[in-house]
Amino acid sequence: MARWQPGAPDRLQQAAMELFAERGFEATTVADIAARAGVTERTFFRHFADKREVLFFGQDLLQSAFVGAITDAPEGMSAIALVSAALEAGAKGLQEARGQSHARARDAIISANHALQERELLKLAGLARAVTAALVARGVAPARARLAGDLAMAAFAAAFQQWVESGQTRDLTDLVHEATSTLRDIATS
Amino acid sequence: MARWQPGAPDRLQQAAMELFAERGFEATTVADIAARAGVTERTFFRHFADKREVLFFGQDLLQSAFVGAITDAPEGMSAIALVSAALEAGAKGLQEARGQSHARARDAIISANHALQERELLKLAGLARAVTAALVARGVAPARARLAGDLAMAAFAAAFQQWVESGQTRDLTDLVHEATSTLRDIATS
DNA sequence: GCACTGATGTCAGTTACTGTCATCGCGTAC
DNA sequence: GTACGCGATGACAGTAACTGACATCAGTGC
Repeated sequence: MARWQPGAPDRLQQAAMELFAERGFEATTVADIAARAGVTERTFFRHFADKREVLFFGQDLLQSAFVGAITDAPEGMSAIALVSAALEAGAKGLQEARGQSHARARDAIISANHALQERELLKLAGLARAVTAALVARGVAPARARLAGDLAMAAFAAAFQQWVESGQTRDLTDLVHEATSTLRDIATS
Repeated sequence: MARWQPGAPDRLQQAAMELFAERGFEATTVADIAARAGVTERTFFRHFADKREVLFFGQDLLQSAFVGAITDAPEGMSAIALVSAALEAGAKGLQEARGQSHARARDAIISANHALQERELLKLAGLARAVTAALVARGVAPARARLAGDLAMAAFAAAFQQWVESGQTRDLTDLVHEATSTLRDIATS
C-alpha cells in the first residue's frame, strides 16, 4: 500500500475549482482545498507557489503551441503572418486541451475576482513575451516583435472572451481570424 | 496644535518609495513604511487598499488624460485617430505630472518585483477598458473599441519602456508616434 | 538488510490585511 | 461658550497566506 495517493496536484486543482465555484475564491481557504484533496495545507504550497496559481496549471502547453507555430513556420513569412499562425495553433490547442466547459467554468471563476484577473493578465503578458522572443529568433526586430506579441495577445484575449460569451456556439479559430482582421482594419483606417 | 500632521497619504507614498528603493519591496514591511511616515500600520491600510497600491497613486490623472482627449476630439475621426490623440495627451500628462526621474525610480522598483508588475498590468488593463468605453461613447463598435483600447496600451507601454531605457534623452511623445506607426506597419505588412 | 530518496506531515513563526472600539482636535449650532 | 458631532487616527485582537526546519516512512538500488 502506497503511503499517499498519487496525483496530488491534479486533485488539488480539481478541489480548488469546485470550491471556488461553490463559495468563491476569497471565501475558500487553502486549508479547505487541501482537506478536500486529502493532503495538508503545506503540501498545497509545495505544488503551487500561491493560492491563485492553482488555477493556472498547464499554461506552458498554450505557450508551447504559440512558440512552436512561430518556430516551425516556413521561411519568408511576415511578422503578422507568423502571429496569425501562432494564434491559430493556440486556438486549436485550447479547444482540444481541456474542453469548452472547463474553459467556461474557469473563466467564470476568474471573472468574479480581481486578484485572479490580475494573475491572468500576468500570464497573458508572459505569453506575449514568449511570442516576442520567438519572433526575435525568427529575425523580427525587437521593438517590432514586442508590439507584435502584445497585438497577438490582444487578439487572442478578445476572441477568447467572445468565445466564452457566445456559449461556445462559435469556433474559436474563426473568432481569432475575425479579431486579427479587425485589428488590421483599425490600423489602416 | 493639530493632533496629527496632514498629508498622510503623500508621506506614506514617499516613505514607501524610499524603502522599496533601499531594501526592495518584499524586504520592506508595511509597519516599516508606516513608522517612517509617522503613523501606524492601520492608518496605512486606511489610505491604500494593500501594500502594492501605494505605488499606484494618481493613475486616475493619466486615465483622465486619455479619456478626455477622446471625448473632446472633433467629430469624424477614425478609431485609430482617436487613439492617437489619447496617446499624445497621455504622454504629455505623464511627462508633466511627476517628472522623469520619478518615473524612472518608480519603474526600477516595479521592474524588480513580480507582484508589482502584476499590479501594473492590472492598472494598464483598467486604462485600456477606460479607453474602450470612451471609444464606444464616440460611436465605435464595442468589439472594435476593445481591440483599439488594447492596441493603445500596447503602444503606450512600449513607448514608455523605451523612454525609461533611453535615459529619457528622447521625447515620450515622439516614441509614442513611432510605436503607433510601427503597429500600423505590422498590421499592413 | 541497509542507506538513500522523495513526497508528505507537523509545527512554529512572520506578515498582510480586517473589524471594532476608543480618542481627541476642530468646526458648528444654539 | 458649551455641547455635539465629525473625521482622522491609535490600539488591539483576530484571520489567513505563506515560509522554514525537522521528522516520517514507502519504495528503490545495492
